Amino acid sequence: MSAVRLSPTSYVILGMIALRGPSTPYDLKRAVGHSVGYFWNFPHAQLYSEPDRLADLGLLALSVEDSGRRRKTYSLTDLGRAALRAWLAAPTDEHFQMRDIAELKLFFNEVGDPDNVPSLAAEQIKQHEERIAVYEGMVERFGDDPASRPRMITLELGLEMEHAALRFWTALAEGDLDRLRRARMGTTAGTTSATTAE
Amino acid sequence: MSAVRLSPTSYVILGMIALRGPSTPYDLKRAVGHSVGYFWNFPHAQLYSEPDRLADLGLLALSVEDSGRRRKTYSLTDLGRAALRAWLAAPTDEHFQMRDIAELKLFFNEVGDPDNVPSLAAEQIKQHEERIAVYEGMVERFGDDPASRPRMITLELGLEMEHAALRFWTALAEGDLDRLRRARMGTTAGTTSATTAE
DNA sequence: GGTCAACCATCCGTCTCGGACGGTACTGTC
DNA sequence: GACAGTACCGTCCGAGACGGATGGTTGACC
Repeated sequence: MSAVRLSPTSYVILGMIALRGPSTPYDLKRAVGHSVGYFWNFPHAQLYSEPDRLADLGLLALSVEDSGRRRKTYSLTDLGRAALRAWLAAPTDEHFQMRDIAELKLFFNEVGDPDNVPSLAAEQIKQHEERIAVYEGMVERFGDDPASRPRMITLELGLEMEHAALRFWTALAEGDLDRLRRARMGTTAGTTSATTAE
Repeated sequence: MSAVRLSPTSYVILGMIALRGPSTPYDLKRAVGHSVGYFWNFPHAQLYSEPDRLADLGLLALSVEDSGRRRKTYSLTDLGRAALRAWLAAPTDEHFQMRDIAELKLFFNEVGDPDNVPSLAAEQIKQHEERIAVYEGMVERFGDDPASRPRMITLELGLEMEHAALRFWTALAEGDLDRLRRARMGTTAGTTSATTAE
């Protein structure tokens, strides 16, 4: 039974149920939407099929409502919790994956009109500012709540990434990419070289 | 025929052929591997099927070798170039997508052993340092070549992102996440608040 | 001319994707 | 308490992505 390979999406489901307690697919959908969905997106349809698979594997327990809508509620079994904890403890030698259409367009724009770049940059600046506002909003609303404190940590990573992207597109729009490079030298030189030197 | 929706992967192929000239799937595979593959990954098998589809649409022209291996070489048609340029000029309101297993594990580690975090951080620091080295290597080798200069621009975005992630995981390992926040205030405060204020 | 490693191409079963569609419950109106 | 309207919720499905396994081709070296 543990020979079955679970996908990251499986663990998102296990993890979400572990954090929230027993949940319906729709509960998960909403919870994912404003948390983990920001760094692991997947179609909501999977939240309706995947839990059944996990239930078949004994990682989740299923209870169905008697009433009309016959909602399915899934809860974590001991086996499920163990599987989740094993995954959390396992090494992760993977680098994150990016899928960035804007970057793609920038890369290929040699072939296109140079005028495309400023508008591309403007759009991206807007995107990243909006996202930063969303993240900052979360920090403001939940930052003080001790219960959700641990979940705020990944927000910091998100914010770092957003600011990095924002800096890039802003510098590009202002035609001053060299500034970026100089700034990086100043900021992380110590950290990087110290650890790289090993 | 232009009613057909092309995927980003289709445009990667069109774009690569536009930059390199006529190419075989294997050419593309290698070219993608050390460039665009870093921010748009996809299985190599698609480089053998997708060009045929694009050829059917009239966006690529196909010529087959007579010799034994019967290599297929694809080149861009006028229609293909027009499609590519149209895509490059079209607005992009999309935000990049991330898929970060490490971040996932960090998010759910409330459920796991706190000891997982330091090793997770150590692994990620290694990943990002390696990737930075790869990128810096590219800059050193091709940075001076005027022909590849335009393609170096996206490297700067990659480096910004890598350093952002590296800063985060380093701060996490050192238990000093607050430093990040303070540093962000100092660096981008002007840019962000000015534009967010609207 | 034989062997080997590197190079190159294809196939295929499984899973993902995301959008369209359709059913269910609640709310307000008369 | 019938009805319409509006969220809320779940499922389906075709197209495409995925990635690993497999097998053929080529040139180099013995």
